[in-house]
Amino acid sequence: MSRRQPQTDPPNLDAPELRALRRKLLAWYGRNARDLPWRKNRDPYRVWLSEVMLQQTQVEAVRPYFLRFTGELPAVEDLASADESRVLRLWEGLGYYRRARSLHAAAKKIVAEHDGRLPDTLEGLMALPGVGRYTAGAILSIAYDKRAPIVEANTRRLYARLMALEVDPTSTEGERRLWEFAERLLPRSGFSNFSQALMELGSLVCTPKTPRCDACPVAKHCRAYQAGAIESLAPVTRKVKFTDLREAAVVVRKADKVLVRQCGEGERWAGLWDFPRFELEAESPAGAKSEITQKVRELTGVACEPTEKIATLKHGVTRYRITLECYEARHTGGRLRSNKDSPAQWVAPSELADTPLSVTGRKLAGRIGG
DNA sequence: AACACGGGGTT
DNA sequence: AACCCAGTGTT
Repeated sequence: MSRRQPQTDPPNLDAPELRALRRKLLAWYGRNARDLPWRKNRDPYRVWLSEVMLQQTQVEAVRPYFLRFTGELPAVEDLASADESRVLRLWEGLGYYRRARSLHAAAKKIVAEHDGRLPDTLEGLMALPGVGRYTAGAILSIAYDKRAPIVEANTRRLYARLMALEVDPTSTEGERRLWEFAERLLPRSGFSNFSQALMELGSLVCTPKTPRCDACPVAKHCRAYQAGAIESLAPVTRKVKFTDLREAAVVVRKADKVLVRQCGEGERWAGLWDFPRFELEAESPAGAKSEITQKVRELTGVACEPTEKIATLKHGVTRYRITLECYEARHTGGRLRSNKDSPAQWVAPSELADTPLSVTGRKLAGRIGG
């Protein structure tokens, strides 16, 4: 036995209390389950897709994307045989684009190695790119109705309160305790509804701020509520410190075409296309212009002369708050450098309709007569 | 254990 | 303006 921190939490819920909790939770879910598109059936492909879309993304943001995606690519074979640009275009605006590329790669693997059937084991699922412990557990329970615990944002908060978890839930120790609790909480059957009920309660009742404990079906079994300690528990998310960044995006025009490049593997928006874009260091307008000429040349080989600033967009990317200065420029020479590592091309603005762009890229495209 | 990765909704 | 979101993968 390894050394363990002294147990500071209240005693664990005992077996009879866990049974009562499960029963009340399921009864509550029966009355309060939302009508969500991925609950129409338990098709593993749809459950998988919904879980990946829902990673770090709220239900209401996912809903329209899920409907459009399943409308166009209704089965894993459709996804596997689709072009990556089409998959990314369907994902455009949802963020965390690696999810879409991993999903696409996993679909190819499922077709090639699993005869088009999603694996139904923890190991098989976690071997797929983009599927970690949570998503594997969610698919096993929700789609296959198998016994599998889950811990994600809703359940992390719910469990932490039910247990009155004193340690930092984001620490390794906190995480271990949460998974342990999730395991003990599992019923004997009905895993599909159970997983969804847990998340639904966390989402609708056991909310981050001012949870609706008066409406909670399991408040009687909640250690934090019983101790009046809901407000004093450690937060379940980490604070992020923002860094301001100033960048430039350049619409280089050559006759009726504009210059775009595909973001590389190591950079943000990998796989998506964008206008040449880089950090801007110069403060003065004149300095900015010469810097733009230089950076566009470094990035694409193209020589250009900035003409005017056409917009300033503010947006956030993970821990950065970015002020994006958008310029127009005219092509003055140079040879376009495009290769496998860094594809670039001249396109008519109308072609951008089928090209996956970042949100800022899309906004800019909308301003140049695309 | 910390960080990168998007974008939008809520408080 | 903070805070938050049905996390995963890399370093």
